[in-house]
Amino acid sequence: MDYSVKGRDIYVSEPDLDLDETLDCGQAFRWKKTDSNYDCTYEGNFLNEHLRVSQIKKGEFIFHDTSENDFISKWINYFDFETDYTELKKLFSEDGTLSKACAFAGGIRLLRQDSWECLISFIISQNNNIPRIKGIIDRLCGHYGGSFPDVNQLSGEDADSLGYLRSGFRAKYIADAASRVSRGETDLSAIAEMPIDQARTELKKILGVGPKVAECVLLFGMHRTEAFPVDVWIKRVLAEYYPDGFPEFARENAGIAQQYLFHYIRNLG
DNA sequence: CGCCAGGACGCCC
DNA sequence: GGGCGTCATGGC
Repeated sequence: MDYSVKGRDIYVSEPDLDLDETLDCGQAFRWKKTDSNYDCTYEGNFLNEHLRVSQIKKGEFIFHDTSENDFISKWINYFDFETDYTELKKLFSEDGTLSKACAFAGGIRLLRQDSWECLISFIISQNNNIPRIKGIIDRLCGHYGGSFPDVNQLSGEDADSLGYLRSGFRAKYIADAASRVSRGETDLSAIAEMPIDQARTELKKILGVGPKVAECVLLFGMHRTEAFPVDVWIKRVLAEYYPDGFPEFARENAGIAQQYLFHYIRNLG
């Protein structure tokens, strides 16, 4: 990644980033594609920080109205710019299927998201489709002036008071997660540092958090790249291409490999 | 209309 | 411990 400051904007060059592939691939639900004079433009937030970012052409971007200080302290981290995805994809290309998946959507990066937002978002995601997940999260943020509610804002809610979300049976799960985190019974920053099996066990104590959601929180919200969420799509990949198991060489970055595979299988026919 | 969705729970055996 | 019905809601 290379960048330069031009006026109020940061111009970024990064061959291993595509905004559509990264911001609209089902790892984050709050980025909105807006009208643009460029290839595409997205607006979104990380914690309380707002960003408008455009893709000028392949591998070239503008981070609008962004100070160099904010770019360094926030967005380099969020977009995982310090990780070399060219190297990762080189590693993955040992495997035929992964090689095709990386060639199909090589601009996916694993965003370093907030663990709390990920926990609630992926609780909402269960047995749900992406457009409706986005709708529920929109209503949740809309209820709090457009920003994602923090733990204290949700800790007093129950399934009834969350009815405006129209999230169905998931409302009681959201309430339980908020209650546990606010009471300190679930300590997300501690879980992020635990051995992964212990972290899984802790997350699954939350009502409505099973293997898949726990894995998503670990991968997307805690950047545990060895976490490997298995949903209906990845089940198809495993059954069709990896009947004898996922290749060992990719184990410590299995979650990133999973992102390429997820996008690949979903857009195949 | 019916099928499905980035699943988990509760109950049964 | 594995199998199966159920759970809200709405996209397609």
